[in-house]
Amino acid sequence: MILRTHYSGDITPELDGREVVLAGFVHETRDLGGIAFLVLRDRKGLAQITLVKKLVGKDMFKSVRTISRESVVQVRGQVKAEPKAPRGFEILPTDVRVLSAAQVPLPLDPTEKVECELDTRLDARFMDIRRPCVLAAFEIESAVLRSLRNYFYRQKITEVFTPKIVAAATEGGTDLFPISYFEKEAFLNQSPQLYKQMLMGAGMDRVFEIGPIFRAEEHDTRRHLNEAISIDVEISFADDKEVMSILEGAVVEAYRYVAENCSYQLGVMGLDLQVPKAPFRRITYTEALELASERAGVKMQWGDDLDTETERFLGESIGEHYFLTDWPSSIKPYYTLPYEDKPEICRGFDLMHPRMELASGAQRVHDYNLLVERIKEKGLDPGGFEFYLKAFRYGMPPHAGWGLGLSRLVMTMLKLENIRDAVLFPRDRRRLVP
RNA sequence: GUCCGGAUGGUGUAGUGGCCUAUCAUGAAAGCCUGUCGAGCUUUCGACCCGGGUUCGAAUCCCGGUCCGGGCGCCA
Repeated sequence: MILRTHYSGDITPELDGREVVLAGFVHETRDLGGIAFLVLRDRKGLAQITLVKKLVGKDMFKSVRTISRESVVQVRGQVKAEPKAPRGFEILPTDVRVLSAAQVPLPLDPTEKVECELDTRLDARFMDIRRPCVLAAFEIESAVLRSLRNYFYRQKITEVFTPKIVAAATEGGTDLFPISYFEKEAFLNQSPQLYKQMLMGAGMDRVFEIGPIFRAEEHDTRRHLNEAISIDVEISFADDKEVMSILEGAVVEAYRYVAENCSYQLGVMGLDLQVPKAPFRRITYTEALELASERAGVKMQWGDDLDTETERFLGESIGEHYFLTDWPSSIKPYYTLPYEDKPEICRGFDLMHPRMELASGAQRVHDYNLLVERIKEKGLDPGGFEFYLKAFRYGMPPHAGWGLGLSRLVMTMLKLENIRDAVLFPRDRRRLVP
């Protein structure tokens, strides 16, 4: 049984005379003496409940008018087409039931009359999400996920899950969160990278995974989190160019789907979504460096990773999504395939939004001996990768893939200032609650 | 980690040594009002992050701490 017959957004003046049951939160009440209005809010919008004292009687009038804001109510009543009411209709109630009263004062103002700081909002996130513009972002995020899954299914890519609890710091470098696993030490996985590659060795051919990744880096910016959702793809018998086109197709598809299916939410957020056009521009690392040094006088040596200033400069110059390709092998992970004729650069790429990096990927090393060599070059011990290397000794298809940050995709799509706005309950250097 | 900025009613803020019994908005409580739609009007309630110092006097200046925001760094 569902305690409502309609969402407020589903009601139109054409339903005049119909009995409906709405359920939701008390957005606000306005008492004018002989007539009072209660505005009910649910996920699809607002509905005005009109109480005429003469019609409903003194007792009901008084009890409804004193329901505290944000209380949960169920309203049974009749739809009345009414030009004076918002959206041309109102509900004349026969029964208003308080299912759960809200305490006062509220930890923040869900009607958005008063601004609220991010920290306050996150402390009372459940109430923050009641705000229509916040809810809209998460509904759009869900639409993005739906569109990406549909896109992957159409491309015959198999959805998989890989372990989030792992035995070792598999890729070296980044800091992992240690956890206790019975009598053993374990870690929260930083990336499904090694597992999705092993699935290429398993003959799964084309896989994708959407799941959490964990990084214990002490970064403190508006675009980093310690727990994030990663969208990972790995494709056998494909090269870097092929997976780049799958990646740009995925991004375009997400934008297109949201533009076509989320007009209500985009309206709530005041956004006019421009769908990017594929193919995205391709720029090599070396070209990017030249562009940056010529125009901005940035002091970067070939072989340095791009700093934030350079990244931002490139974003401003280019002004749309673009790929950075042919990176120095020295700054990409060991599993990135170097060019055969020019091993100092590799088939790694980053997908960039003008504001930040969205994804990175590569054609992978599939040759066992080269992989061992690359691991050693990075100063890592191949012994620690035996579970992974084993999959490369018995026939490993050539393969390529990428990982895309969901929150960054949503954040850039919706022009959100802070990545925390794109995560329901963000985990950062300081925040573990709620 | 580091640099810069900040912390005032539930929320968002004004206030740079005495004019602060602390401003405004929102909110809450009570009342008036039959068409509100950020309703209006009247009355009331509610705050200077913690510790130390300077001073006749500190929300305001200084020191330490805690927390928050922004930049950078870190980021397979």
